[in-house]
Amino acid sequence: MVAARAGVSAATVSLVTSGKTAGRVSAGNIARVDAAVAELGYVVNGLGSSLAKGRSSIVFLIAPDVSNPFYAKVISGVREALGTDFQLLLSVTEAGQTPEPADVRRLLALRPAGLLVDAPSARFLTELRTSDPLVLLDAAGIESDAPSVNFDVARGAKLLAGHLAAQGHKKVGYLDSATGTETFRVRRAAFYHEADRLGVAVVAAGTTTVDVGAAAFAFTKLWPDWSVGGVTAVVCATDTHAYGVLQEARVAGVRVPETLAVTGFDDLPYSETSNPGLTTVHLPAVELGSLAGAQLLKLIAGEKITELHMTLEATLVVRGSTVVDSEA
Amino acid sequence: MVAARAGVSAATVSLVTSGKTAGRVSAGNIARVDAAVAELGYVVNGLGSSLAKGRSSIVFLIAPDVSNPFYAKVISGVREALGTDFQLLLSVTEAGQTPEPADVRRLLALRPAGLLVDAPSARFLTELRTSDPLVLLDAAGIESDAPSVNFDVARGAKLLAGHLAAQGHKKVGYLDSATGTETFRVRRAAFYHEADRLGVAVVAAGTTTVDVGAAAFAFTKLWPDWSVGGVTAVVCATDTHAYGVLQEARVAGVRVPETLAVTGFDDLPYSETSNPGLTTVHLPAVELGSLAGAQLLKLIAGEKITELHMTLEATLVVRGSTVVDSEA
DNA sequence: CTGAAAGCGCTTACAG
DNA sequence: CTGAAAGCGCTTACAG
Repeated sequence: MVAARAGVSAATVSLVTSGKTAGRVSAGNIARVDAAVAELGYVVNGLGSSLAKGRSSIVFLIAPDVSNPFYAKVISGVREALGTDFQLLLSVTEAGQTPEPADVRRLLALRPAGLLVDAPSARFLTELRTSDPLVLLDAAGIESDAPSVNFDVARGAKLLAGHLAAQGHKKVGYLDSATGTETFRVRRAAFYHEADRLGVAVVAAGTTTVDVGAAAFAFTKLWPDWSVGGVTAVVCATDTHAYGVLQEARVAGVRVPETLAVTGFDDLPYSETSNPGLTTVHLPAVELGSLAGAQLLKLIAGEKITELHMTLEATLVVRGSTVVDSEA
Repeated sequence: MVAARAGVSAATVSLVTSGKTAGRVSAGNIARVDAAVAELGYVVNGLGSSLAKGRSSIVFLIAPDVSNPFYAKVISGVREALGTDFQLLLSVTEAGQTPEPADVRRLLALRPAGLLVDAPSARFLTELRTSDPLVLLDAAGIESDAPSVNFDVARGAKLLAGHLAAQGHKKVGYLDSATGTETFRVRRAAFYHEADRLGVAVVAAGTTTVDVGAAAFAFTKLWPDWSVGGVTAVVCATDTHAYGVLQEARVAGVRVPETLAVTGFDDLPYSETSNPGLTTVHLPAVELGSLAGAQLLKLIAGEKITELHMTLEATLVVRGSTVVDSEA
């Protein structure tokens, strides 16, 4: 240890750099070490440090699709919760793909302090089997004894159905997501159930990937039938799908919301500025991230997790895509 | 080392697990070790390994805005080039922000095998000062002796100007990006220069962040003046800006491309499926990633870099937003 | 309060 | 071909 030379001794430096000086190092030595560190531009080697402690300070966030703006929010929540003692690093995979077990194994070899897994599939979790601290996010419908933080998407879907029914819609189309994530199954089931209860007929519009273009294309195919069949609203599994629908509705000269109401799910930033604004279910992404981060911190510290599965409220945001003259 | 017990000895295991058996380990021992590894589910501890070697196998990709779909492509290129010997990890920061030096310092403590920095600012690079293997991506206009892989955005802007001039436009608006990245300065300068040469007048439309909503709003403000002032095309610094313009043009009933031509820059996936498709400058993102990855590999291996600064061709993709009846 | 010592899990020359 | 040994840079009980 280089810094050792520039003052007194070896172990003391470690105490100082790791901030464990409480009644174990004299003020004089602390100052001396600090000075030496500054002079030499010394930075603790994380490798040695981690090896000695048995754990690195890395927290991996494993998410299927980083380019979804939704994650930017989740990430900022996680960072906020984690603070500076841990490094949040994103494991990246091909667009939209859950990482391969082999990829994850290589990451595990780095002995991370903890793992955050977003929108996991059941298969992925069984293959993962790690004893590392692990918290699941947005894992509605997944069976696991790992702590999780979820959105109450069922409630959101229910609110959506209620809103459309209140607007007088009798027949609506449902455009689903083609990714097999559990959350979409839950959204759909809850919507269908509530719509049925309220006497609103639902027509399945098939599924597309979470992609504006794919959704736009699907809508183009569907609309001719729908317009004669009395469909007056289309419910989309994600905001991204809804953008595609909005686009083609404009191109086709379909008036939104007068002729066709459109709704999304997620409340991405753009949903506020689209024209018309998109009525959608708001999912508190920042909060998801910060709660998950806090849970992970507890796990790492060996504290008991009192609330194993947390659920965040989903709320309905009404905008111009379903209501004329909305000021939202 | 646990695996040592299940066969012969210690160092041999290391040789086997790291694949350095070439004429140094007998076939029998290799088999024995492999069996033991399989039985015990042994995974090399990356921490110990890295410490002994003095370097980890981590490659950091530092990028300002992961939620841009452009990065998904860059990332897949990098992964392809890097192979499985290195772990590509994304350093994440608040949306659109270049990471703070303090963040990067913590990452450097992990002793990464190398660093990939995308769209850096000059300030960031001077603060970074690391001796780690480093390759810059999309750093047009940045002075640095680190190897870099860039796009020929100037050429792209020139092609754009030529295309619009050929379509008969005499007066065009230029909507710039508010981020201070060099690449935007280069795009703008090249476009203005070529437009001037071709006798096309350019009106500055100000700048907005890379955000559909912000661009849409800017267009709303601008259009009344432009429509009476004879502006027949708007050139956007990124595709994202162009999406905002397309949206509001539709809302305002402005016909694209008949009344107003719109162009972007980047060729994001959505530009192909938007309606109309967006005429834009295609930037080969996957190739950017794979070339940068390959350069970094050389650097890590201590090989000489023959071509310090590489430039990838930018091409013009003409679609319906500038040309009626385009089949593209 | 402080230093010497052992150990974290691996890798790499170095003798055999 | 193979094992004993030293060392990577830190941290953490443990004597003093």
